[in-house]
Amino acid sequence: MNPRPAISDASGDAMSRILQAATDLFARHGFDHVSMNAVAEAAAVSKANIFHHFKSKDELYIRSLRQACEASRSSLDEMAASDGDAWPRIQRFVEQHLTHMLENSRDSRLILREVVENRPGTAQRLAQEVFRDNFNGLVAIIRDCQQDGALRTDVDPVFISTLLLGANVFFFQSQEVMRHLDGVGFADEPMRYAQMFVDVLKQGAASGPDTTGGENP
Amino acid sequence: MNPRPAISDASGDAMSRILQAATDLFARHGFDHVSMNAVAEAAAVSKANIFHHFKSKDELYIRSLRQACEASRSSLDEMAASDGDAWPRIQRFVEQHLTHMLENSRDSRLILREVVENRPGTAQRLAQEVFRDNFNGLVAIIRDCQQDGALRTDVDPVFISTLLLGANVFFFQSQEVMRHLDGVGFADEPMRYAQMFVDVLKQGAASGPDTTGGENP
DNA sequence: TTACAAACTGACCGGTCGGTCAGTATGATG
DNA sequence: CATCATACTGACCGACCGGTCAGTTTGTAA
Repeated sequence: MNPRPAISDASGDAMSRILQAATDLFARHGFDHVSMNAVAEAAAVSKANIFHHFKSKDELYIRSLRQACEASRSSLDEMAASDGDAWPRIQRFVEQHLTHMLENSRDSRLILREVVENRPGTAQRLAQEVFRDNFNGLVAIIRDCQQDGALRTDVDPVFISTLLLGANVFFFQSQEVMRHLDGVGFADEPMRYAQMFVDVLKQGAASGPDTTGGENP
Repeated sequence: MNPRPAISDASGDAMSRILQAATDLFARHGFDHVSMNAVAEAAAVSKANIFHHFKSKDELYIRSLRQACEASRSSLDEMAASDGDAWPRIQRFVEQHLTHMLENSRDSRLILREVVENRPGTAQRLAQEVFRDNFNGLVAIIRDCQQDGALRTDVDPVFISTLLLGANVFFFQSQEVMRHLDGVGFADEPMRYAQMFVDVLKQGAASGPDTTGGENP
């Protein structure tokens, strides 16, 4: 009655379970370390049924990736649409972007893996589209801030964007490693990391204009 | 006569050929995408012969990785041993480190892959040791520069090191992607990237102390 | 010459992989 | 009722994987 497994519903139910399980496994272990048997077991369907809904393992992977990309992109649009003073705006972007990566680490890992590895194919095109949108949105923000007069005009906004994205991506993918390094107290404090980054990006790391550097005791 | 394949030589010849081929293939395609058949073919030996010299695929991989680590570490020691004024010294380190990664991209890729993926095992320990040495050496340099008075003392030298390493690593692993992004003119100019990075790290990206920012016409 | 160890090989093994297929269950349509 | 498309399954296939093994070649030493 209620759970009427009509054409769309029944297919949707099993399909979404498969897609969900596949996305989880792919993100955690990577394409090669996930067998169709494992997906079948996780989704509680037969392996043959997966091939009924997806014509190949690659298609299943691409569908998982596309799902992750769409989620990531929509979440990104919110970040871009913001205003206010330049530096708080940048700070907000850095924090939101890093938070988004960490909270959606499953999707982020899936996309990043595909962006970095440069084997050709549909998968990489998808991932790079998201990355490019991400990047272009950030460049636009930085340009905005430059025109506001808050940023030096003699630095390449594209470089600033790269640096910013790189700092966040590096934190994301090296978090586990940093925990095993000496003195990296911020490994589990992403917001402190973001704050330090924006501080250095804004002020620079050189001591004050006078060589003794006593501008702020 | 001359090429006398005595015990050590003959074994060394085939062994080094195997190791060389394996390192190349592992770095290019990753552990899972390299079959022992492929290594055997590339090294022009039989697959069984590989197992005569290396007891398993894992051992072969670890030997490849260890070789890459030793080469990387010795090259790193040269960078650390330098002196002079603080900022030129930092600049030199950034340039040398980035250059080293790009020139030894095979080894760097091998190590980085192992550092980022966090599956346990001997391989990861090896890679993380190199990474840690790399990191600690850099932190020492930054601390030095701080005591020289060239760097603000209210920024965490560990964070600066992370940022610096992250910027280089990100450039290295995203170079191919950056080529397909709009306006990234420095994708093929690592030295310009390094110079811009040190400039921003030193001066900051905020416009000068006065809001109009006309300190240098 | 014999003896022996190490280098080396082709054929083979058990296991897992992605993918197929014949056939069954089910529910809507006539 | 019969018909038909779709969801679904267990059994199976060929390919390839890491690894083994019996046996051959090769250089060295007694």
